[in-house]
Amino acid sequence: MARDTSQQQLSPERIVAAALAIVDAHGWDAFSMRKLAEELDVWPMAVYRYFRDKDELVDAVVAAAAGRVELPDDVDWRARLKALLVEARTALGTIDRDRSHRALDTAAGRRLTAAAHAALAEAGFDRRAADRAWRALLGYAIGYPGFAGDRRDQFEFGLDGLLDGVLVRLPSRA
Amino acid sequence: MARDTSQQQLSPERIVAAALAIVDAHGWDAFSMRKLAEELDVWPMAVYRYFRDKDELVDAVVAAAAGRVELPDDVDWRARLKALLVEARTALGTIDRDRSHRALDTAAGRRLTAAAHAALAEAGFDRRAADRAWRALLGYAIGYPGFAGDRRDQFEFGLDGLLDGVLVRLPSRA
DNA sequence: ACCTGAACACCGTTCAAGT
DNA sequence: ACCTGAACACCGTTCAAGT
Repeated sequence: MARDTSQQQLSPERIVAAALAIVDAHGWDAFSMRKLAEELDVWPMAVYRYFRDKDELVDAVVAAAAGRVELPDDVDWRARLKALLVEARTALGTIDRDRSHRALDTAAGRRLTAAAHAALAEAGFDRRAADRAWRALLGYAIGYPGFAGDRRDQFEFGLDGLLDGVLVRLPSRA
Repeated sequence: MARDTSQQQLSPERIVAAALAIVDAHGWDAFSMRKLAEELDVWPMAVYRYFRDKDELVDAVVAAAAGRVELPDDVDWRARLKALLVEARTALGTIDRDRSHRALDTAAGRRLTAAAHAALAEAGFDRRAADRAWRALLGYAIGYPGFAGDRRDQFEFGLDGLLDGVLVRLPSRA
């Protein structure tokens, strides 16, 4: 007789996927270790075999979310950079400040950073200059909180301004 | 016989002051209704006479924090605007996204906004243009999360860039 | 009017036990 | 090795009761 597939063994992948499903559907506020365990049809402590604590699991969930962003392929480097930032915002915009702090050091963060640095290198910026620009841009992209009464294009208005202002004041090799 | 002054009646002011003291000393993570009650030497539910729920109280605490920022008096409007943004960051930088959303509609938010609009009006921008610029600038100032490995001037590097980029692309009346 | 006290429905996490 | 189950020390908040 076949094993009940819904009762298959736990794994990091299955746990992260279930967590991501909860966050996508109901937001971070609805996410708890107990709710996650319920969704996996398992007792709360089972998850702790695979992740030391909630913090470690959330990092993995954030990394998975960041891993879903499709790297843009615009030919124009500025358009590519901007598209990357807009995607980063939708993928990472809901994570809290303490986790943003570590965002660049994850595999997913390095993937976004590499794509950004490639665009900036194409524009003629050296590594150090690109790093400064990227931090400012990503910080705005994932940090802009949104205010009551914001126009639809308010976020992009600031993003375009920051792109202009940050890129202009960098030492270019072009 | 004199009343024990430490047992004086509760009031919104006393509650908010105690809450602010906890947040200043130990951060938002350490703040809870139960911890606050303990600090006030009162039972947890006593605070609910003055604030409907934790959310309403936290709004009041944030407003009090914002109320503490001293409005800068630099003669140069750009320096005044930048100083205001740096102060706003230190005062409001730790509040979460959901509360940032409402920040502009508080008395404290309107005070900061009025000072910013005054600086921008002096620079020759009309109300609508000043509003767009201020939202972008404040959003960056309170939203920039900080990343591991940021240089000391990283935040200000982005802020200067945003000031340049946002102000340059606005329709000026000057 | 203002505060108490118990209670409810949640948390994250420990620990010892089961299989 | 992997999951259970109870337990601990927390939460925010309700409700009825005390003074």
